[in-house]
Amino acid sequence: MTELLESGPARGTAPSVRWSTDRCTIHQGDALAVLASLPSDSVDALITDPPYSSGGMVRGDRMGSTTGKYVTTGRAVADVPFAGDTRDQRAYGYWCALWLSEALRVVRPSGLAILFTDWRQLPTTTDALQAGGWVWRGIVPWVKPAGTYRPQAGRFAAQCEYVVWGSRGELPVRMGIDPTFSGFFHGRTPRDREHIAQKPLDVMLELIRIVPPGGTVLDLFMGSGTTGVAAVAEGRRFVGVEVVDHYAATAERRIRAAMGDAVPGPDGQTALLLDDGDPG
Amino acid sequence: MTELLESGPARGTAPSVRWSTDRCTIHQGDALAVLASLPSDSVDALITDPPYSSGGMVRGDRMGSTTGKYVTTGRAVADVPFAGDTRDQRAYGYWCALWLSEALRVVRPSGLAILFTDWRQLPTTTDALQAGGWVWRGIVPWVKPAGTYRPQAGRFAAQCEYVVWGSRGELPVRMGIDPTFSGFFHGRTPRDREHIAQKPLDVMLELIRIVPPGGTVLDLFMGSGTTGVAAVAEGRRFVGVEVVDHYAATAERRIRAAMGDAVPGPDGQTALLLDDGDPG
DNA sequence: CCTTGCGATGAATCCATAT
DNA sequence: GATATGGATTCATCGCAAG
Repeated sequence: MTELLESGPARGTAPSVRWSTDRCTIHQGDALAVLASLPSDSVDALITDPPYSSGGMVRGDRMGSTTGKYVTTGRAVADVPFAGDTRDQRAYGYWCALWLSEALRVVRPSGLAILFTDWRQLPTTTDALQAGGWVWRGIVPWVKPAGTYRPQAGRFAAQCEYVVWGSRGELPVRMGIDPTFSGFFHGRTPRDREHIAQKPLDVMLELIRIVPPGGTVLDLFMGSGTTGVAAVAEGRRFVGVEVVDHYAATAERRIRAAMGDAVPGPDGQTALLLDDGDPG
Repeated sequence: MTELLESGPARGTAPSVRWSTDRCTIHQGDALAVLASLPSDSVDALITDPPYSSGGMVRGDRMGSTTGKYVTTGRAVADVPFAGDTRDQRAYGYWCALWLSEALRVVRPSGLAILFTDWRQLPTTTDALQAGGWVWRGIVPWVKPAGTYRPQAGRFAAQCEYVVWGSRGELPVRMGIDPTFSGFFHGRTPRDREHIAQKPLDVMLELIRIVPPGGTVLDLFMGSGTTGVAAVAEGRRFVGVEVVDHYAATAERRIRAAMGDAVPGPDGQTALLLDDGDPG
């Protein structure tokens, strides 16, 4: 499992490492491949927002562009009858179970898995979590304010997304949950977002505080890197994975900025700084 | 399917009918048996709160009377246990699919199914809904105020229950949802409740308004009958089913009161009025 | 009438012990 | 060792009594 670590570049760095400091490591690559290179019991919590549909509910959707695919997800998914999408739903669940199973090894005993999902994928996500060996412990809704979701006339709007959480085995210790936690998350989807699924920083900050200070957070699907921004802002270590070069660069820039060592100036200058990792 | 109707008492009443007016019919009996006696396409929406069969990781935790299972402190909320709460997860899903499948026939095309569930049974409920032939269309959380659930130190509390909804086939028409609907329900569990799972009237009223005025609502697990109270209060017709005699009587009394024809006086007098139905 | 204090409550969950 | 059982635990809030 740790073979890649030993065969990597100098300093024991896996070949997927794009940027690394003592507080933050960013990998660019496939989640499953990078997971295989991570040592066991090295992380306190997996906090991640996997692609909800992993490419749409039907084969045709998967062939479209990413932009179009996700922009239309809300309505398109809701109109697909169950019978027709069984195969793809099963494939999504299988894929989730794969990386969840491997993440179970990387997270320490009693560590946490915290996953974002939408209503349509919620049952598949809880199944996959348990198939991956985790103990499913609950659901926390995330309520989006009006204007940040697509209302449907005369229907219940899909105004909520959901946080599914579980633990690696028993959970004898207290998590760092604020006693005044309201029971569900409120957060406005960022207006100037750099990723279609970018999460509100407020919500991520609340989640990050569950991990003990100085602990390590893993995000397998960074996107624009909000999880990492919240982690370093709250004094937690962060390990992030992103397969798309553009988003890996975006996440690195935003996390560097959060750590206070971003290079001021236009994007071009910042980009230079980002090129110390191998996108392969 | 409609054999029972024809073989019943005079006026074409099924033998399970306990009380009937033009606005409300209450059946006492098993949900599946009563469903078989109901005509096809006769109802606009199934709105019901089935026994959750939750409350334990192992099978034994679910067995035994519901009185002991759910009431662990102080006086019992209700000394009468309710039925159907002792299934393991597979059996629960199978059983739900059975009555959901039969209810699909009774509800008219484009009619709705609206089901309460808790976090643990949510995935099983959405599976059963679809297995029963319904198109699953969404989840609406019901957020309970602090003090009405059991918090756990340092953890996310199970502060929400969930409403799962779907339709019989396509849903071309608008449902009667208030455009200002907030996307999730807020409601305090009643303090002086007559059933351990009694729902807030406010929440039921919001749900009932989805059905067109004058339409018919079906509840297969009435309990204390809040669904019926809300239905008649909002000018909808109601068909209710409850297997436990005590709760059937409670529901009838509360719905009669909501219809404004309750007999004033002590419980003994009211009870006399209720005996015009055959508990068998 | 307002404040303080005390006891009761919750569709529960955990863990040590027994089988 | 796995499963079943029983008792302890959880805390913000509410109702009600007392001050």
